[in-house]
Amino acid sequence: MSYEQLKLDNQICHRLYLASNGLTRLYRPLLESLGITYPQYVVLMALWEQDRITMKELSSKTSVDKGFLASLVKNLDKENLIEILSDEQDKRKKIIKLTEKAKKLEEKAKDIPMKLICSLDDDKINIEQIDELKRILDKVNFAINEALTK
Amino acid sequence: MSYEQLKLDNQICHRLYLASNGLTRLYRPLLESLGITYPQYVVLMALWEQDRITMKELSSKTSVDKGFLASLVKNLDKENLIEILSDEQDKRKKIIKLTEKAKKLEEKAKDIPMKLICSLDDDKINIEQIDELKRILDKVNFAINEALTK
DNA sequence: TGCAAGTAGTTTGTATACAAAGTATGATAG
DNA sequence: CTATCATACTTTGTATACAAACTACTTGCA
Repeated sequence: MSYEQLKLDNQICHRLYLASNGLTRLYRPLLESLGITYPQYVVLMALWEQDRITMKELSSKTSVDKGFLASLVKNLDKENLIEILSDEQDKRKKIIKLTEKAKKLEEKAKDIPMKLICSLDDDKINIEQIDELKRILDKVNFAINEALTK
Repeated sequence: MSYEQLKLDNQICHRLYLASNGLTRLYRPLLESLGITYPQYVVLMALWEQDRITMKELSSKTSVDKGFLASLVKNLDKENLIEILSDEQDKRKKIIKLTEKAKKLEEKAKDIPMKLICSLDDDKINIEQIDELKRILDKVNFAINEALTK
C-alpha cells in the first residue's frame, strides 16, 4: 500500500531541504575564496550589521544554535576574524567584536549576493517570485517558531 | 560601512536555511516515535513509493548524496528496515529492498504529514500559500540544479 | 547573608552533509 | 585479448546541526 501523503513529490519539507542544501553548495565556492564557510558567513553578516554583541544576541539574531555558535566563534577567533571580550558588568557574558581583517572582508563579501543570483538562470525565477517566496517563508518560519517554542 | 545586500533580513537563503532546519526539528519527535531519523525517513519514503531500486536510483530520487546514503543504508540495514541484495547481472550494483518491518512502519508513518501540518498554526498559513511555495521552490530547485551541474 | 533558581556560555555525543579519494566491476577501442 | 575509461558504490576527513549535560556567574528571595 502506497500513501499519497508519503510521496516525496508531495513533501514541502523535502523541497525546502533541497533548496537549502543546494544554495549552501552554490555559496561554497564563493565563500571559499574568502576563506570562510557558510555558517561563518551567517555569523559575520550579523556582526557586520551590528558589532560588539553577546553570544546570546548573536545566537538569536542568526538563529544558530548556541552550542554550534560556540564552535563557530572559536574558529572565527582562530582565523583572527573576531575578538572575544568579556563583559565587566556581567562576567557570564562574552562580547564578540570584529577585527580589522573581518571589516576588510566585508568589502570582498559585498558582491557575493549578486554573484549568487547571477549563477541562477533568471529566465526561471523573477523578482516577484522571490518576493513572494520571502513573504511565504516569513509566515512559515513564524509558524515553525511558534510550534517549536510552545 | 554596512551593505544592504549583506543584511540577514535580506537573505532568501537564510530564510530557507531556517525553514529547512526548523521543519527537521519539528519532525524529530514524530520520527523518534518510529525510531528513525529525518534522512532515514526520506530514504524510506522513496522506497515505499518504489521498492527494490539501486543505490544510484535511491540517491537520485531523494537527492541524498551517495556517500551519505551509504551510511544511511548501513544503519537502516542494522535496524532491519532494509535488505541489501546484489545484482547478478551487474555486480557493481546493490539493490535495496524493504523488509516486512519497514512495510509495517509505513502504516505508522502515514499520519505523520498530517500531524506536522496540525502542529503549525493554520491561521498563519493557508493551502494556497503552500501551493504557491511548492511552485516557486520547484523553480528555484530547478535553477539551483542547473547551476550546480553545469 | 546565604541559598535556590535562573542565565550565559561550553562541552560532549550523535547524526547530517558533502567533497575527494579509493575499490571493484563493466564496457569499449585498438 | 588487454589497456583504458567509465560506472556503482565505499571510505575518509571535515564541517554542520542540535540535544543534553555541565560550569560559572547573577539574581531574587527568605
